[in-house]
Amino acid sequence: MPRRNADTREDIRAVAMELFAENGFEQTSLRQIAERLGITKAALYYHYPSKDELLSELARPMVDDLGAYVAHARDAGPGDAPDLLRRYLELCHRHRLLLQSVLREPAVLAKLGVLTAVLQRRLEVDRALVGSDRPTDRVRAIIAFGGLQDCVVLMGDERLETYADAAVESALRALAPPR
Amino acid sequence: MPRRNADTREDIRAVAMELFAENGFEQTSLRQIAERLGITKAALYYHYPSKDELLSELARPMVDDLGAYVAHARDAGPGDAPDLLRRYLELCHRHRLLLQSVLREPAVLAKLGVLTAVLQRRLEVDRALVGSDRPTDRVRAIIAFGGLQDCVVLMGDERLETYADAAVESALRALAPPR
DNA sequence: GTCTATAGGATGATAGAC
DNA sequence: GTCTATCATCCTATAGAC
Repeated sequence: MPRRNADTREDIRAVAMELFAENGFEQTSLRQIAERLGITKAALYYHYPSKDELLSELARPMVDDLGAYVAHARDAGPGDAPDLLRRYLELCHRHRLLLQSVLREPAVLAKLGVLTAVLQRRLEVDRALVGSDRPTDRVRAIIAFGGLQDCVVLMGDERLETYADAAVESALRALAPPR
Repeated sequence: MPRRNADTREDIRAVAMELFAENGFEQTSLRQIAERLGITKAALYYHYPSKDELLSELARPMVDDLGAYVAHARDAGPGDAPDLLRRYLELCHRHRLLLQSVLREPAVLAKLGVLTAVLQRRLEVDRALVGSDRPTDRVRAIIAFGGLQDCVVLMGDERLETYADAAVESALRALAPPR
């Protein structure tokens, strides 16, 4: 298998992401990554000091993006719900490859040390949007945000524009308190 | 760690489920299961011929339950949406331990050979409820069903009755076509 | 930067005694 | 039904030559 371009580190990230998406993180060995790249495991270790470090580098863009989103959402408040939902959908879509693969494995989340942090932030956003953390309020936020995330995962390679409006509107109805 | 009761096969399933929920399937070794049970790996193999077979046995109740649900949903149709959503929530809650752990790992779904089958059935149910598989229609079904599933996973050990009504109502609003 | 070679350990699974 | 002992295989990671 020929190399893709001159930047080996970038090639490694691309191939690793492919394989993680196909087989999951734990199920993918450095041997597989090296083979698909046409180099050896030892060469991988020249570029990345460990498998975990490679994982962190792959996940960092999404983690950072999510951090910025939460900061924004905290300030925005419930009035901006339509905008916040759309931004969340777009964020998920930007990072859909990661979302479809690695970020579903609990072991991976624990390894990244982001599990509790992410859940905590998610709860903050939920509370900001529905105004309380009583179970009957929380579920509305869970269905709205979780549902949008599920859309991205299940719609696969469908272009975002074909479903974005419908998804945001549906999530918005889910979020609204019962009359 | 002392044995729980006289039925070793049942003990094995219980402990395996615990550990899979804590660490994921691939990340849990037979050595860990045996240790927590207070027996050896070899004893495990007396009761289960392989790790995969153990997994299948753990997952079968949910797979069967889901099969029955889909058969029912196919006959019911869109008019029964509130009932179908509630049944789905209850189904997810019955199998929440499985849902929180094993069934999120793509490698596991592939191993069970249920990945395509489940997605296929899910699509059937979606179509039955929203009447088409156009992206703008599908997302409504995804948010409703996916959202309910997310509720069960994220609400953890919260009692179902505390949030079931609110969740079903929210999902129902998400499912409704935009006016 | 990439290689060969290998250390050191865990894993799933099996053989055979009791 | 459970044990000890072991196999073959795979893994992450490192050492050192080129």
